[in-house]
Amino acid sequence: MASDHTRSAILSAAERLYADRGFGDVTLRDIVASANVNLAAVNYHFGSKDELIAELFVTRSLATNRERLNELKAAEEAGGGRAGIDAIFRALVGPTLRGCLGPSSEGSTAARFMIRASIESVPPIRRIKNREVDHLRKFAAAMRRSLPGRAEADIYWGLHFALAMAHHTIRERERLTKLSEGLCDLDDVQGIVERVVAVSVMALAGGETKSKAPARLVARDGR
Amino acid sequence: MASDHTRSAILSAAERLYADRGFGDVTLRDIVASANVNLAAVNYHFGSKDELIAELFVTRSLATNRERLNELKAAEEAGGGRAGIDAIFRALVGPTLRGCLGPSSEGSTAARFMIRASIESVPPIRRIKNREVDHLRKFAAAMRRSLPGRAEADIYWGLHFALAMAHHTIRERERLTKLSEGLCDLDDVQGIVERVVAVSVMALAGGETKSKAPARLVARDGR
DNA sequence: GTCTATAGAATGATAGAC
DNA sequence: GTCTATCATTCTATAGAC
Repeated sequence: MASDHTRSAILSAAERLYADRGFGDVTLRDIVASANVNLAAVNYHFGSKDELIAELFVTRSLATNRERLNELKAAEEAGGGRAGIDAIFRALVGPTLRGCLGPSSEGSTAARFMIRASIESVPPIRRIKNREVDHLRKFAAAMRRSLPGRAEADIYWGLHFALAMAHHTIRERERLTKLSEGLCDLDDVQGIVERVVAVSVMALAGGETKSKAPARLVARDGR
Repeated sequence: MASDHTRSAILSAAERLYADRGFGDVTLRDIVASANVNLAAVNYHFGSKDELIAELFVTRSLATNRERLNELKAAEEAGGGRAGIDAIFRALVGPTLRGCLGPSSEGSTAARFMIRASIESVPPIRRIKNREVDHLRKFAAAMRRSLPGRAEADIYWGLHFALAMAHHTIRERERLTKLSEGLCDLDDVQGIVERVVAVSVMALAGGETKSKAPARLVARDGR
């Protein structure tokens, strides 16, 4: 049907334009011109500009979440139902980091679109992210199985900090490169994944008494 | 002077409206109506909507940066020119976290404005944040003085991860509360500061070689 | 210098013909 | 399903009053 063609032409033109120029600089008129369709077609097929953006983001987001859960499932099966905490963190941050920092990040519009979504965070995307809690709960459950002794709150803080490092690295990639004058290699994706995983594991496995008031840690050397 | 009155009326109305309803939902017309001034006064005093937002953000941002540097300076003087790495991280993330998560975060419009700025990240604010590198360099320098043996890149990654945890906690406060069903106490600001500092210190102390036994660290509770 | 009134350009959305 | 024409709203710019 011609409708499907128009619909997907809009989607692919929009994703490419948003990836190239960001959400703020692309109008519906830019998109329909690039897709060679009529202006009103956007509202006919998607209802509004925001719903078009939402559909783009949901599509890519579901793919990442699927990849995460596949890795998690594989890790749990390899460990007989209980994955190592490092493997859980790797399944959590690996797909996102590889998708947004990998060599594909220059070539694939999908990857560049997700980077934009991470950096600019427009309202329709924020709304979707807020409904992502159910997905994260599956990782919290796996973490509890992996570390049965850990306080519940520590599990959530560990999950939260792991996501913090991954997303902040994507968001502030440019700034970190500039700040470190190239010393931090943002192209070494595997190295970054392992760095984030290592810190996440240490954060969770390192401190014993963090469930109530976290211990105050002091470096013994260098004072 | 009447000019100062108009100017500051715009500033304070804008900050309050942005804090309450976010950047996306507030128009210049909302602002001038609330400030009881003419629409053109905004462009006369600030040049554009974006420059108004930028001025609001710069004002609050400078205050936080001053506080950070004061704490850093105090810590370095207390240590005879070389601050403990924990004190450096505390000076880095403490002011921001206290400002955005503290009890003032409900009452102070300034705090709620900064939370919005953290979450929504509109173009004028992104531009300013990208020029924040010089400020961060001072912390990187203090970290080098504190840990002279550390590899340069590890210093920057440690700085980066500390900011990641602090900012992500502010950005995703609501989601973490929902995810943990209240188990993570986002009102315990001091506890959060110490948690972020503890993880940051561990990340830097053990992050260089992931397999090596980490932590030449000792827990010391109480203050 | 300071501010007001008003016009201009661009955008997202929609009604109705085909 | 598609398209033309049009609307309401938004930010911006400027001429001129005080």
